[in-house]
Amino acid sequence: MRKRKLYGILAILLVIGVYGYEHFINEKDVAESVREGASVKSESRTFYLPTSTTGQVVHHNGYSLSYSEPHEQAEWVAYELKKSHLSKSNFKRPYFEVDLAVKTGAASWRNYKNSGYDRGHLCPAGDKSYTKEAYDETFLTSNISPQTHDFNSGIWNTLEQKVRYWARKYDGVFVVTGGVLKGDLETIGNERVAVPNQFYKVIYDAEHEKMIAFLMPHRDSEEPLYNFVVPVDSVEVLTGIDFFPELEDALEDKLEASSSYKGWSFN
DNA sequence: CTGAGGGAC
DNA sequence: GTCCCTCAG
Repeated sequence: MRKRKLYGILAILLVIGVYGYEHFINEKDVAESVREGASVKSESRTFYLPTSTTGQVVHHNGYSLSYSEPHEQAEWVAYELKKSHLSKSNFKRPYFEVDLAVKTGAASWRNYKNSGYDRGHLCPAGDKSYTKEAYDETFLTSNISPQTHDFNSGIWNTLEQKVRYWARKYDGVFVVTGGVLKGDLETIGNERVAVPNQFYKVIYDAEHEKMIAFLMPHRDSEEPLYNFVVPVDSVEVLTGIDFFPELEDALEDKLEASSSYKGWSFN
């Protein structure tokens, strides 16, 4: 094991320890965060949804998604990550369930069993730990994509943690994420769930009017995260999705053309 | 944190 | 299928 990797894991364990301690001393605050979580539901599913290339948009309490039936997974999952969603409990992981809200029939979790691929969350469970209900809702088969364990637990996990860091630092961000569902893709299971060759994430900080996008090959990397920053436009060309179409056009054009990560702290 | 799998019931 | 346990990056 490389030293850098070892330090990363130790840092993660430290973070978990701190959260556990905060939870221990702040138990009386949990009820308040539950109410706060409940109050953002309608807001989070009406703001800043991308366009759908498949015509099947599904809204859950904590996130929305656009399902691609041919690929048996979402082309995007979108949600607001508020500062108040962060910290707090680590719940017991439930079993994945087929998302009955997907009219064409979401994939079964059995496709992933012994496939060699993780059931990789698109909206991470770690972003929805403010209530058990919100947490469990991320364990729907419409919210997962086949990912290698090295990638999922490696640089993708690092990016997800960075997004939580930004949500805390910038008082909330909007997140859109998914695999790139183009070309001939490997499939797993009887339902032929496609294995993306690339995954993307688009982050919008509304308060400070800045946007950043990441495009990553489906493999782990030791490179720094900022090496994977791309203009939002390039992800739109690749996927056919229009991100944040509700923004005023001039602002949208300006933000989406940039591949600069000025204003985004990578510390 | 991100996940997997085995075995008893 | 559910629950409990061990394990890895």
